[in-house]
Amino acid sequence: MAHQTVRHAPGLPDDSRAAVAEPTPSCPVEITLAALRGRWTTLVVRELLKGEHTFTQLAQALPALSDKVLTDRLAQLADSGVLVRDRRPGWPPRTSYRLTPRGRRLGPVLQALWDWGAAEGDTDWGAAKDDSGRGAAEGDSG
Amino acid sequence: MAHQTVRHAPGLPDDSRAAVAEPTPSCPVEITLAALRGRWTTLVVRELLKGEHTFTQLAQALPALSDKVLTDRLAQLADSGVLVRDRRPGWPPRTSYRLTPRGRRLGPVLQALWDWGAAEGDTDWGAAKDDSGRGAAEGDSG
DNA sequence: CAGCATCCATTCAGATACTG
DNA sequence: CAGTATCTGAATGGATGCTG
Repeated sequence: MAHQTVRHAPGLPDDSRAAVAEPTPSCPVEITLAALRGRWTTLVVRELLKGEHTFTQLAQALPALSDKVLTDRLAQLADSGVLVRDRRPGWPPRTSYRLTPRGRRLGPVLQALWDWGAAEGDTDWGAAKDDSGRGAAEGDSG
Repeated sequence: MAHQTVRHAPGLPDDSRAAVAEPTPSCPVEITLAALRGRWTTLVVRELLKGEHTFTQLAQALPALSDKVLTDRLAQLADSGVLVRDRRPGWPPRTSYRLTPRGRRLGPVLQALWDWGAAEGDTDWGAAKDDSGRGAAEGDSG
């Protein structure tokens, strides 16, 4: 009864959630993509990575972002545990938003996204039908 | 201070594209998110990280994925330089899909997404604040 | 100031039918 | 087998107006 580890490709997690046959909210990748989903979301996170912001400060940093969508994004990010609202009593109302520890850990995630998108040595794919001479599944250290 | 660089938060890239005020396709983060956008996309990439697949093999690995959406995703990923089609002459037609080197580099990106979504020590946000009411469990909605 | 409610245009996913 | 074409419903983004 060798409950031997399932053989999986290098770089793929050895976790049952890595074997899902359809998109499911419990998959960690889906969780992260759900947190970052939608237009403007990463830009809002970027602003908050710089520090605490009020609603108005965010709106000013992203002038083309409508109130409604900003509200949506802040609610979504709060639900995802990325940021917390800090509402102050008095008038005029002031609400500050800042990242949670979990939210700050999006830094490396955004960095990974940035790095892949910024890799230009890769953009030869249009002419690079040949460069993939080796199989995709080979013991290639990716 | 002759040519002081713009002050930016730690972990934020020192690149003009990091300062965009609205979502733009030239932003590296947007490029990556565009490649991964849409339902099923990451699962298709995951399958291909295991090795070359035909259209049918992909369809079998992801039974709930319709032909049309699979076609869409494959075209999208090909446009993004993530995979290449290898069409063989003869009958019946056989088309293989495999990742490009660029596509294989999505491995670390997916890993970063996985890691963030899988981090459970982070779930202190529910108790972090008088956040009132919303004790969002991980990814139950979405 | 910081939002919520409502409406509308666009995009997207999925189903179905057809083709080289 | 491996797609393409077309259609519908759902989700999304954005504009506008109102409120505590």
